[in-house]
Parts: sequence; C-alpha cells; structure tokens
Amino acid sequence: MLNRKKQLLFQKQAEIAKAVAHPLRIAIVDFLRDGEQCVCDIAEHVGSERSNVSRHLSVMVNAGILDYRKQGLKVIYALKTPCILDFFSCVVGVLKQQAKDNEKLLKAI
Amino acid sequence: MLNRKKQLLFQKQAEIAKAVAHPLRIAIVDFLRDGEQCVCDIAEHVGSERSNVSRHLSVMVNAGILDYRKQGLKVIYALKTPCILDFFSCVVGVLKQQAKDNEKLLKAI
DNA sequence: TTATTATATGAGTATATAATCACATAGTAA
DNA sequence: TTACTATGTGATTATATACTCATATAATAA
Repeated sequence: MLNRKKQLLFQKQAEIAKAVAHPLRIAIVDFLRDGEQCVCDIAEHVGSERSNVSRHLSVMVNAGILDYRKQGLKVIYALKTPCILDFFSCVVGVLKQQAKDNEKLLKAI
Repeated sequence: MLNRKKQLLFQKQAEIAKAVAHPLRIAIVDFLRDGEQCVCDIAEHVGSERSNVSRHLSVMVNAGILDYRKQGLKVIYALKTPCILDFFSCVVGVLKQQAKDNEKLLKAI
C-alpha cells in the first residue's frame, strides 16, 4: 500500500497535471513559449473571453506553471517552468504512436 | 487566432494530459514503472476498489498511455509510452521550485 | 472629478468526472 | 454441470470544472 508521503506527492503532481489538462490552457502555454503576453493579447490569440482566459491563467499561476507582473493597466503572464514544454513533446510522441497503431489496424482489415 | 489544425492538436494533447491528471492514475503509472501488473495487484497497491481501478485503467488505455494483455482470468496492464515518466520528473521540478518560493516568502516575513 | 481600459471575480448554469454498489461477463477448476 | 475468481460496466450520487454575464477593482488620462 502507498504511504502518506507518496500519496501527498501524487496529489501534488495531479494538481500540476490538471493545470495543463485543458485545450485552452495548452494553447496559452504554447503561445507563451515565444515570450510573455498580456491577458488581452492571450485572449485574442486563443479566441476566448478575457474573463475566461483570466480564470485559466490563475489556475496555472496557482499550480506554479506561470508567473505574472503588472505593467500599468496590463498584467503580463509568462512561463515559469519551461520544462512543461517537454511534457508536450512526449504527448506528441503518444499521438504519433496512436497514428501508427491506427495505420496497422487499417492494414489488417 | 488559432487555426483548426492547432486547435485539434491541443484538444488531443489535453486528452492525454487529463488521462494522467489524477492522483490514483499517477500512482498506477508509478507502480507500472517497475513492470506490468494485473488489476487485482494494482488495486491492492493503490488501495482502491477494483471496479474503480478498472475504470481508471481504461481511461489511460483510451488515451494511449497503457497497454494490456489477457492472461487467464487476469488482465495485465503495462506502460506503453515510458516518456510519460519524463513529465513527472518535470512536475517534481515544479514542486521543488514551489518549495523554494515558499522559503523565500517565509524569510521575507 | 469623470471616463476609459484591463483585469479579476461572484453567481448561475451546464457539463464532466469520480466513487460506490450491484450485476454481468468470462475464464478456470472441480 | 456448478462454483469460484478477476474484470468490466450500468446506474446513481456527489463533486468539480468550464463558461457566460454582470459587476468590482485598479490604473490611466482628460
């Protein structure tokens, strides 16, 4: 059985994973790859309401993935832990594997 | 604005991220790190009902993270894409960063 | 001061997810 | 055949999440 310490670790890890487990949030992370951006520009880029984007941003800040700074009226968000991007390169690998599997399946029919 | 192709990619990536965004599922992935296991042993290890574990396993199979094979009465599950483990090493990095930040905050008080 | 703009948040609704229990299915053995 | 075991799934309930709209806050400019 799992000990308390491990359970707590898995809990924390799940929180961070959840924080990137949404298409809009992934789009935001992908956009911030090239540098920090304000909420208004992020909202325009991902094509969603600012209030909604604001909420998604705060989810990722709470998870420790993003950082922000205020500049006049604007709030500028940036990637805090770029290794998050490595995760997505793995995910792309999973998708490629799925494509291969589908191909095999089609050939077998 | 995002094009359709990117939107679809982010959608797929989110599905895979969601598939690991749960403490129990992370515990399962961590357990399978050392090799394939049947549902009954996984359930015992993570301390949850077999029916519940069975559902979590099928979530990960559907996402393309796990594979399974039948052996008599048992169904044996295994990691299909070990690079998923890299994600967690990044996540541990995020957690360490958070710990550092908290330390700073405490010192500043 | 008022007006404008960027951002954040409360409330409500809709949807998704997780856990449990009961039951179904399938393989094995007597 | 019946009995037993491992796994999967339908139905239910509880909880969490996402989105929208309206409103609040805060910085700036006139």
